[in-house]
Amino acid sequence: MGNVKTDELSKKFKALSHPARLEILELLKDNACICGDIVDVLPLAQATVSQHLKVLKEAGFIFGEESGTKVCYMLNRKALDDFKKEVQLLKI
Amino acid sequence: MGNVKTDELSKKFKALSHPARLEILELLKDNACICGDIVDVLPLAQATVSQHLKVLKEAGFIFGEESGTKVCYMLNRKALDDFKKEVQLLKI
DNA sequence: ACATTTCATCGTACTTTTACGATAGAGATA
DNA sequence: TATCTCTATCGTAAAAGTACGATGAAATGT
Repeated sequence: MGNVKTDELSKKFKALSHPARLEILELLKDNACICGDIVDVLPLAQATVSQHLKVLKEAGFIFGEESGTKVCYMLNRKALDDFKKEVQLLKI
Repeated sequence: MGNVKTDELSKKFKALSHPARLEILELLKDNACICGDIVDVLPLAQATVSQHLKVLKEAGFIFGEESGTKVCYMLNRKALDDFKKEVQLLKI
């Protein structure tokens, strides 16, 4: 809508607006996981999980470290804490 | 995804995932507004604003009180505070 | 009574999201 | 080298979201 603040915040909310993505974050909270681990747990195809990971990555909530053919995903703790703080300070 | 907790939370995030809806909440933070007030402020048609209000209402973040032909919308303070708390306590 | 104001809803067009199978590339393994 | 594993991406189909004008219903004003 032109307002930078609400534009950016709404994008973060959007990244969190799918249950699969929240569950991915919960999985990553305890252990870093490779993509395949997540595919094993969620009732979704590999391509779909990969898509969700991309959304979370682009929102800055996770990042992936390549090692061999695998990619190890982990939470971006600071981004999540910043988000929580932002919600807390939200002027609504 | 079957998990009640993440399903419900993701719905709340989705309701907040559009900048216009965040701006509506900001408007309502200071004063309760009739729909027309919001239409005057946002660069959106009346039908579109009405649609956004419906989304926020169904998510429980606002409610509307009819008086005559007008509908006065206001924040659901408790729902917003609960949401903030839920984000705070989120186990990620 | 008639016109006006206010808002929700309908119908519609367009875009985005979600999901999948298939495929390709990059690295490991035999 | 050939094969296998792992994951991103492509292509695609279906569903959901976003936006608008038009319309309708209900209360108010003339």
